[in-house]
Amino acid sequence: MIENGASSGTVREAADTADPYAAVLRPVRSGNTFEETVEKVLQLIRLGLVPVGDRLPPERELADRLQISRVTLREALKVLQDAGVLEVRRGRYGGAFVLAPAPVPAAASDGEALRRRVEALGDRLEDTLLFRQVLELGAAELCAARRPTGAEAERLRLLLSETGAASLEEYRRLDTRLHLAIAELSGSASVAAQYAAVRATVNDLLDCIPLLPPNLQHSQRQHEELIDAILTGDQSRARAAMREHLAGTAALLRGFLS
Amino acid sequence: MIENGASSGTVREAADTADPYAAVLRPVRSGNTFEETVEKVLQLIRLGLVPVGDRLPPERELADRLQISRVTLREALKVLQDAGVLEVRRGRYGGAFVLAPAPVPAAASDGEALRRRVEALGDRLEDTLLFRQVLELGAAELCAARRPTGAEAERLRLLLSETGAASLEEYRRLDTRLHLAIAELSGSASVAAQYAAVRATVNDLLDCIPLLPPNLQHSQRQHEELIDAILTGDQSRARAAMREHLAGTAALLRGFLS
DNA sequence: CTTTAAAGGTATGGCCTTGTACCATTGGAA
DNA sequence: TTCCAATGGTACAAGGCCATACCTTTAAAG
Repeated sequence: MIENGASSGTVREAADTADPYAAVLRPVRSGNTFEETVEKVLQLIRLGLVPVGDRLPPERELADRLQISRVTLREALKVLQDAGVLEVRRGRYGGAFVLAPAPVPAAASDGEALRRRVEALGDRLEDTLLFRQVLELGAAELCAARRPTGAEAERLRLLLSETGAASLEEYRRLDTRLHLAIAELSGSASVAAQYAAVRATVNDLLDCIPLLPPNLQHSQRQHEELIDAILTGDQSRARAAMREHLAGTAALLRGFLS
Repeated sequence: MIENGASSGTVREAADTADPYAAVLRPVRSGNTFEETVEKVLQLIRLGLVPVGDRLPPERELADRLQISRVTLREALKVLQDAGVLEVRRGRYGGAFVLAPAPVPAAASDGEALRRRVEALGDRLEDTLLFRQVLELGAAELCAARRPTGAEAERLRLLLSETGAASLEEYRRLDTRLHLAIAELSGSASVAAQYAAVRATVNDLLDCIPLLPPNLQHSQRQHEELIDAILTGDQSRARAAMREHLAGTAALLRGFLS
């Protein structure tokens, strides 16, 4: 008689306590194509890749890059339009323009909105923060290992100075860009893609809490240390700087949750 | 006039050299549901979660956990059956039994099969290895930070001793289980899931090269160091041990590619 | 003022995927 | 021997998603 979890082979199986298939047997797709597409477009906005007032790439290009039909993409855009996130204009030089930075602006900066979003995340809050940490620390180290030079180094320096000169409103967006650039310069597209996804979630949480000038200055000093470590190829220092930087964010979030 | 990449805001945009949307605008789904399902089932097999001779979970359970219809799941199983990977038996205590360890057994252990698979991976080889490194180093560190005790520690010890006692044929499968357990004990389901996916790809490559007893012994000593570091809660030692362990694998692969 | 290119808007037919219900087979249990 | 429950096998209708082709609108260019 053969049963799942009990091998017919020569070795007694360990780890029967935990579900042995848990890491593989997860939903093949999270919702239908339409829902996933909405998420992707929201990611572009939440990451600040398309600033408020700018427009998304044309429908045909978006559909092509997301590998979906234009029909499905348009359904997703329609929802975002109805939600007041996008304004769609026809004709040449038309397109889908970003109106609101987030579907729920969360006017009041009390912990209420944050708590609601954390509840929506459920058990995935811890997962999100840990996964983010793994990706950011790894990206910082890989990036330092590659020791960017020339145009790549220049790009990092420029992003750093732009972030440093940013206003409170722009800071989150430019901070995201800087971190995403580091993830891209890690040399692994998977690291960059996963980071983009998890950071969109994190931004959604961070948008619920106020950003104070002291936090901003402190954060920027850490950015400078981080970029310096990366450009000098100091992997462990890059990792340490990133770790400290992340600790600040995590502390901020926990503070507003208690 | 408004253009993509040139902000209408107050800040000049950096990083226009690289595609700014690259990390987000990737295919929403990699192929149709059916193809992705085939991949998932192959993952179960390639990771050794379902050993040769054992059977997969019942169709209804698989379909339920993968969140797909039984019809689609059956199409995937049909393909694997025709490919000789599965043998499906009807009736009570029937099911889909694993026949071959991989779709292409790659009888000869020369570098030919490896080179073919690397070509199939294309540009994604470097991405795969880097992503794996980020996940494994992060998982080892997080796992050590949690400092598993009780049943969790016992599970790690058991997997370690089983891996140490494994024959050449079983080694890869048990090694995979040990690493996957560490990823699960990181506390992040995302880390575990992503690791499972990337490790299935890596196993596909490793199955092309011969495993020699010296490699095995060396690997096992590193496992012992790694588990010891984790159980004593020494994060940096766990990370260092994992790094050394991975370097061995990477060197092995590169050796066979040159 | 006319033209034109780039963008969004619409329609159709076909394949993929699903949910549901029911049938067929098998080996152990009573 | 009979029964039964677990498992794979089949059928059908509804909805989702897609490729393709074509229409409409708009503002810059000429």
